[in-house]
Amino acid sequence: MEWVNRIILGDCEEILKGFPDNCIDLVFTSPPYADRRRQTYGGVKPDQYVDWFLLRSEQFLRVLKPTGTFILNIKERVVNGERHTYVVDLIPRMRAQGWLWTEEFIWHKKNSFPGKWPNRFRDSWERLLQFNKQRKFSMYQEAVMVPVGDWAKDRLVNLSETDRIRDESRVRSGFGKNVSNWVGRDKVYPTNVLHLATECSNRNHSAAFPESLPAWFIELFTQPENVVLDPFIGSGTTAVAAKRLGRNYVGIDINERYCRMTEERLRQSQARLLESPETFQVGEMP
Amino acid sequence: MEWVNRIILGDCEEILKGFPDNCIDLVFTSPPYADRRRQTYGGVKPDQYVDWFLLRSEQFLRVLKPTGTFILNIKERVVNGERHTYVVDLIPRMRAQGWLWTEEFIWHKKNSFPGKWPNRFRDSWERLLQFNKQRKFSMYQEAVMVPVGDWAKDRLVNLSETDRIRDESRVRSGFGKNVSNWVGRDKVYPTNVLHLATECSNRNHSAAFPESLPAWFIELFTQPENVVLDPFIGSGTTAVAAKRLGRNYVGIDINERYCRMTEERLRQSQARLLESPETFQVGEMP
DNA sequence: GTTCCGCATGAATCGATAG
DNA sequence: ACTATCGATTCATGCGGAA
Repeated sequence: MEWVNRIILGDCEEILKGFPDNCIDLVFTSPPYADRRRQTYGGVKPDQYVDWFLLRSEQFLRVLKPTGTFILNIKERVVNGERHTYVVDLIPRMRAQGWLWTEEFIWHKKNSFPGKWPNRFRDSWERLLQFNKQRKFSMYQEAVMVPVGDWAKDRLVNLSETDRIRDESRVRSGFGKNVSNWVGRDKVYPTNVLHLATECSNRNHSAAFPESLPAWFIELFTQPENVVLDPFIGSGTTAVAAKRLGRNYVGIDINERYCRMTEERLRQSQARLLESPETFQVGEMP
Repeated sequence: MEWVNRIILGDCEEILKGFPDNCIDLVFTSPPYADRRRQTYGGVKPDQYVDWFLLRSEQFLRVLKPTGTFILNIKERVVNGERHTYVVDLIPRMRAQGWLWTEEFIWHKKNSFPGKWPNRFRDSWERLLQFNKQRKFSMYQEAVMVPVGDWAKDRLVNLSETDRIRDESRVRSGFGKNVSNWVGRDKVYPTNVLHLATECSNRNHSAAFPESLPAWFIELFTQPENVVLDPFIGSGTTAVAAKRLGRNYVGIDINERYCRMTEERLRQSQARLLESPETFQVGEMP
């Protein structure tokens, strides 16, 4: 395990070839979108993006544990007034590669980038595609439960007659059990829509997403000591989140400046953790 | 124009063949999702869905004006633990048919279907795919600007039938005054994420979206007297919204009961419009 | 005339059981 | 093996009657 908790400089396709099979619990990444960050990633053209990505996802598939999960944060860009189809093309290609397309989460960016165009509004959401190797995978739903909505305050004070009837009609033996499930319950399971601000208000790096985004998926799909891989680590947000949550991380980036930046952020995060361990909550907007 | 403001019984593929080219300003529809609503629509299998749909979208393309827009409300279902790819497959096929895939709006359903599963959370969003014939199309962004401020969010997002009826009794003093409050308030453009609850008390039709959903797109993409087509009219929500907003409508459905139901709803809506014309606002939650 | 409170139910999905 | 049916699970909202 000397390969964990490191930030590695290089192309993840090559770097990961040195990794063993089935060693990663969660891959979480936000790859450079097509033709963005041109200086750093050679500006992969939208039409070449799918082939470029598949070479890398092949390695992700190999290093991921059978019960592991791959979360891909991606959004197609607008080209010639149209949404480009590289994301939509990628999904069937990844399925052909062996992935299961399990789910698509929506990240609603509450404070999206301002702007005005004659033919479209501000884009305030992104896709988080979930891929798996098997239909059965590790998922720890209790870790991300959210406070119940206000409706429950009144609703659960006295259980209605109908709730009992409904439970009773279906479960012959134990309606008392079902009722006890609800009484005193103050948390509910979230949905597949996440409401997070983009708050990338940290000091000297411009992260693509807030720390709460990887944190939510890390808590949902891993346990402490598990290994989280981000093959396009960028400014290091995934690694910082993993470390704060007591997971091991592996971060890869082809850009040396990003690698250094991430290492520096991790050092600072470590220092803060030592002086005052923070509790860190990921919530959801009603 | 004797073919507008009618509800037509039949398969939209056949019916639309009798329509002239370039006569529709907006197609807004929520087709039966693959293998759903089997009793009424025959249950198109997910693997056959794309071909089934393309035969119909070919007609939509022909009857739509060059500056018109097609809004398609659709969501893929889960098959064998995976999201099926019929939507993702449909997009490139429609582009090959001549459509431009301009945008994808997200409808966040605040009250999604309950349930708990070991491998996924509740699905609480749907796609609203925007297709166009040309890169330049008609769009009236000012019509859907939303007031700044929290107070408006719950009250205005979803006006149900009964809400409106109730409000009429106090329109003169209460609701009307509120409307005047908006005047002079700052307004902002919305984003491509819509927050609306589903309608859960429509007993006659299982797949009711709230009237504010088509209303939002009708205001955004059409002007009064324009023609709105819903080729899978269902319980008639699109037609009611179009009529209320002073647009012409064409509704088609293969199910006779739905056609009758829609006609009845339109009669009721008309009666209410005559006795007290209402202003009707669609807002967005921050 | 408002607010409060009970109540029904919805484009769902999984796993087990039956044919 | 493969498909069809059924029961269990769960949360937010609108409606309608009552306070």
